[in-house]
Amino acid sequence: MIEPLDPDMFDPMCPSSAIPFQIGDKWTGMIVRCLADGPRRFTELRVPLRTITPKVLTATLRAMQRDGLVTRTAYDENPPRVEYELTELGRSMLILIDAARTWSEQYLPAILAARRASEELTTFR
Amino acid sequence: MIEPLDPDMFDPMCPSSAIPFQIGDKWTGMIVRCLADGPRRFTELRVPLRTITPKVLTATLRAMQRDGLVTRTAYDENPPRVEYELTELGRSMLILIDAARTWSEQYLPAILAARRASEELTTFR
DNA sequence: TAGGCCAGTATCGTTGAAGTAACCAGTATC
DNA sequence: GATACTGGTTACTTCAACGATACTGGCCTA
Repeated sequence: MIEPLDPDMFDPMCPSSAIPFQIGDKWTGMIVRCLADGPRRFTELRVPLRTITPKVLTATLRAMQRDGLVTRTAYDENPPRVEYELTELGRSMLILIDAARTWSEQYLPAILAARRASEELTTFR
Repeated sequence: MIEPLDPDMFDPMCPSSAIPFQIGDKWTGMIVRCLADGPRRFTELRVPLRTITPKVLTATLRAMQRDGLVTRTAYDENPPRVEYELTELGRSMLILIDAARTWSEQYLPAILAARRASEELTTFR
């Protein structure tokens, strides 16, 4: 069974939101991570992504579908059910995303320290 | 001795310009790669980056400097000479950039094929 | 004295991605 | 009859990044 997604998965207060890596557009990387453990529904994705609007989520998912990263399966039920799932191609991105996360864990403190240091220089000018 | 940069280093016609990975803003990743083999001067960077305007190059380099990715060394000569060089932090990004390049080489054809396939669907609708 | 080299600034214009807010159809439940 | 749920759509607006173009200052060379 697939566990529900942690709503704090992408806490905007988390310092790693300053990471200099981006997969595709703003949301693609996060969506790939959300789908890592199995298929998810539209509204299920909205929870951890928090501030994403349905318009942008739709557009991003359509682009990912076009590029062969996810599949979209609509079930003829009521209320409607649509599931998004990673393809093998989409799944191959996880390695890179994890590499970027590891890099961030390791070096983000250094970036933030450098940023603070240069702020101080400008503050006391 | 450091070899001069290949002006075709970032050919905009190269299909890998469609890669879904981005380091920092639009130019940061390319600049890191340009500096991989040693320090470079401002105008030296402009050549392979082709379409970058001096304004944007300056802004990007300043941001990279602030984040501790590059150092800027100005020599009191004439004509003026300024050299940009990767820090250890900036250098640590090369691993990730290479991983992204490898991924692209491997999977970009699949993305482009998926894109073409979905184009056909919409064309004949 | 005219122009070139280098490392940028200054000013203005463009554009596209993202956000805001409202709305929709069909069913089910209260 | 009113409301809620799901998976979106539509129209309008905003904003930051990016780009185009021109210009600067000090020195050197022709």
